Amino acid sequence: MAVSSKSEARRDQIQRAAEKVFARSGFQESTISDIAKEAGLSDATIYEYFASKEELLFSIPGELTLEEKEFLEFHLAHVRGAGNKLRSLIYHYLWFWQSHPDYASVAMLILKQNRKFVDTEAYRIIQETYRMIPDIIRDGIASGEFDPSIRIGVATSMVLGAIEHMVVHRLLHGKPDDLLDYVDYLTDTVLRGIQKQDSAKDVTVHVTVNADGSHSVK
Amino acid sequence: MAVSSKSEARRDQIQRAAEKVFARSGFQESTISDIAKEAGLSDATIYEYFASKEELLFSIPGELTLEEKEFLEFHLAHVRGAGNKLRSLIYHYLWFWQSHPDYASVAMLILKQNRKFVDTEAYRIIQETYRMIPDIIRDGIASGEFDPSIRIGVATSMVLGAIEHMVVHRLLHGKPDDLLDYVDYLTDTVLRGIQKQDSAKDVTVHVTVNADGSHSVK
Amino acid sequence: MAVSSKSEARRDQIQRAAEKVFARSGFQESTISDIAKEAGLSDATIYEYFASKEELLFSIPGELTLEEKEFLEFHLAHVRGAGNKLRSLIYHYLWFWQSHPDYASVAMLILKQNRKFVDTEAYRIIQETYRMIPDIIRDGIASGEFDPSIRIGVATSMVLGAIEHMVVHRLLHGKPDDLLDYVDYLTDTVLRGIQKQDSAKDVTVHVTVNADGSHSVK
Amino acid sequence: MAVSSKSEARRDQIQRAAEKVFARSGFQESTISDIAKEAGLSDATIYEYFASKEELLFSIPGELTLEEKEFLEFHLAHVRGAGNKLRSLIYHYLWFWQSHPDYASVAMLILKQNRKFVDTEAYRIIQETYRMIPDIIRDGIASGEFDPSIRIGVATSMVLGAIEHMVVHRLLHGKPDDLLDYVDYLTDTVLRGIQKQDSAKDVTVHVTVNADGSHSVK
DNA sequence: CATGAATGAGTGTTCATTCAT
DNA sequence: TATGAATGAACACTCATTCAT
Repeated sequence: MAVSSKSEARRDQIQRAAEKVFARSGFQESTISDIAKEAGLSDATIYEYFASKEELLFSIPGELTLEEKEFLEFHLAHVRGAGNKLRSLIYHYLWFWQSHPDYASVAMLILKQNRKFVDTEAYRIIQETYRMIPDIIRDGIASGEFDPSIRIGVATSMVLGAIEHMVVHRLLHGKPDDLLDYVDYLTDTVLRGIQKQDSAKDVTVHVTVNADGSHSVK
Repeated sequence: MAVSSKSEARRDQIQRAAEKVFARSGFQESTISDIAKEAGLSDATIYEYFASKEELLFSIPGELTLEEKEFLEFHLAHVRGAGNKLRSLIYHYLWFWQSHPDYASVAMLILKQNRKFVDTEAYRIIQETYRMIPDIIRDGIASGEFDPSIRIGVATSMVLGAIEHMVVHRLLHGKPDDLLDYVDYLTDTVLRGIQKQDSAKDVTVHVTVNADGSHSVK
Repeated sequence: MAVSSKSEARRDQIQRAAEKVFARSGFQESTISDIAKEAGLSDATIYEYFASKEELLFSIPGELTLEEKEFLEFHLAHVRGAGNKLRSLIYHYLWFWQSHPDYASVAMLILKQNRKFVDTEAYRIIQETYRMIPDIIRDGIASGEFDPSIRIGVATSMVLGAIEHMVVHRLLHGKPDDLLDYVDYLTDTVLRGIQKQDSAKDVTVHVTVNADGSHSVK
Repeated sequence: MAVSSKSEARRDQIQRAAEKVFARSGFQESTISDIAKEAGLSDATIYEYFASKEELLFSIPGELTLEEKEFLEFHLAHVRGAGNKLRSLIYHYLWFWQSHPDYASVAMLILKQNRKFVDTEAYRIIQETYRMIPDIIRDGIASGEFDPSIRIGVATSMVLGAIEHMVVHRLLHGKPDDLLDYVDYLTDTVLRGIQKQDSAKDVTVHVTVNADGSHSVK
């Protein structure tokens, strides 16, 4: 995480400036000049480090993406139970996007809709990270924690969709103030939707069998 | 719904062309020239009907949005039960986006991230339409069908997020082929997450009483 | 030669302006802005007629080249004798380049050294026109007018080289004032180099006989 | 001729690299970066030895030009007869350009058309060297070897034009393979054009003057 | 002596938009 | 109503050149 060289520091400085500017104005509306000004450098210097405005945009996820993936994998490895993993994951994502709002803007509002971005290494890593969700769900089904009748893809869309929807809503409307307040509500609701019903509550049925074979239930 | 005048037909023709072109290339990458060509008109003619490229973009949702809203409201008015309303709504949205892919591209990939679009009449109508979801959920809670402990906003994000996630995924990756296959899976999972647990299901317990008075439950 | 349409006139106007500016400053040193100013148009208008600065440059020879070729072919068809044809041709080229100094600059100092220009239709036509020289020489040899021992390529280089050298010298140093003064000197010298020695000349001898019977020859 | 210092060697190394790069890509299309890479140095180092890209270009003819001049002068001093001198000179030039193709490209395709180059010391030396041609011709006329009616400038253009035309043709089209094959053909043709005709053949005219003043020629 | 790093100055090109006809 | 023609306003990108180390 420590920046190795002078040159790396410059790259990073430019990426941070670009992130800020792109988040504020969008990609097309941001100019290299804006970014250079934000970074306290000249336009030409930007091009010493990035071949084009688009390359600069695509470089922003950079190592952050990989670090995130590893951090999340490391963490979840220590959590027992699919439900708990899901809660951790939801917590982590909401926390992550909330604490990196500029990056969130770039990722959610700019990169996600860019058709060229999908050919990127960063995109691949993001997709891999997202794949943890169906993996957890699959594990939960295998362990009997989740209901086998649910569709993994649907459940994944529900989790990811809800997270992204909340993040985008906050970016665009500034509400809610703190996404983390909703981790448990979201997790609980999701879990109730996908958990095995009988694992969730004990139903005690009292059956009284009479001498004549008739019975009553209470 | 019938197009009133010659002029209205022209407007519509241009909007359809723009929808197609924007869907194919994005907003910034589409030129007025492209749209004019697609419409079989000259560039200047576009400006006889729309003041700017952006106004043209923002006009695309146009009446469709209002029609949709009314159609959906009309339909749901005849559906009994919050759960059933939700199923109808999910069905309707998935069907709608799937059958209007160009419009879906414009709405999901272009308009949704545009900060100026939020000041638009069309945006207001869309938001109003979306508000049917929390309304249904609120009604479901009031009627005892849904669990009062759930958070309406969270549940709304879940429903809307899942729908949009599935639509966008299909737009960008072409899968799944038919979103409608997933209406029931999605609805069921969502409903299980928000329904009152004990009101929700019929439990059938088969008790077999043996001759010796012992019994087994299945 | 008559300009057909409004649009053709504009193209031509731009080409004339470009010719002038390129001749004055060279290709790289000329800006589209310079050309637009010279033409009394805006920069953008240039691009309505030519896709790029380079395309504009390459378009300059345009029809002029073809007209020249046809004009020269037409003329030479009426000239009898290879030597006379060569004289006409030399006259024509010196006259042509001298009366189109801007075009001469563009052709001799810019286009001739451009490696992309050789892939051009205009280049092909120019080459074809130049091919008249070896053709005439070949004919002259066949008819017995020229010496069969000369090398056609060498003689062609001599003729063309001399013409171009004189034209370029005049362009760069402003001398001589009138290239046409040298048509006969050049032609005569060239012809003496390639004609069959004994077939070649009429000798006029002026003999003055004095009263005393003595005479002088001049 | 031996390189005096370390610094001189560096200069030379850079000039050779520049020559190569300029020959390959032309002046404007070559970058200092290209040259530095070719020389195995950094961009900045180029500027330790040359004040600007243009100065570097103009420096290329450098001593070579002077050496050539002296070499040619020394050689021709030992050749007897204007015709023989001309043959030697033609041989020398064709050989020189052919054996220095990169320099030929730079000189013929870049420097020759550069209006600033004419203010250069190197240009002066080249012109002085070229002046050997009219000098030889003048000597030939004075000695009675060449025809006094020829125009020195025209003959010079013919010689120089032919040489340069052949060299450029070879540079641009790769033909002919060996220019030296044409030394004699070119020289012979040129010489026949400028040599005294009567030195080539004697014409005897018998004029009989009659008593009445009439005459007959035989 | 060599260079990594930075930049000023410049320019070709695009395109939404206007307007006379 | 429709459009051909024109352009103002931008902007990404290049590269020769400088200078502290």
